[in-house]
Amino acid sequence: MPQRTENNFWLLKTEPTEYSWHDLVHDKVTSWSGISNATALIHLRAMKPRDLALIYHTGSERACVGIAEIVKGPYPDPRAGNPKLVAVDIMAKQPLEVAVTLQQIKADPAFVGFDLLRISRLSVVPVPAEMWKRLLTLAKMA
DNA sequence: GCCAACGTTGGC
DNA sequence: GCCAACGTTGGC
Repeated sequence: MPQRTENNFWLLKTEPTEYSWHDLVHDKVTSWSGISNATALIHLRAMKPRDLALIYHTGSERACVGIAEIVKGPYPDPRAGNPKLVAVDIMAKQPLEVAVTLQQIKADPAFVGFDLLRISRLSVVPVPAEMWKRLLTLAKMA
């Protein structure tokens, strides 16, 4: 019997001076690896192919800039000895028409309780469907 | 198993 | 440059 599996939505933080959305567009697909935080790993392990993820730039930018798709994984991080350390492959899907800034997100009542605001250090953040929809609206994608 | 000290992340 | 929040480490 076919199993009904809903896609989930995520937000992946990256420091753009280290690896940016532009780098992902150039690479097309990259392995999102090297995550060691326990909570972030729980989220990584919950990902599945076809899930979507916003790429968020930390540092001086502090904005969501593009949409990526999970295309493989989770699988054990090949650079780590511990099989609990997992990675996924993501593919650049499309840039946001307009970047959505952290300031906008903080100011918008739709994002009350959002882990991005609640747990500021978390680098892999689940995005509830209604918040995802709102983010796309703010990004002029809807 | 507790907790103080320290390190890291990321916003301000 | 600073600091808040949180995780990790190691002594006890």
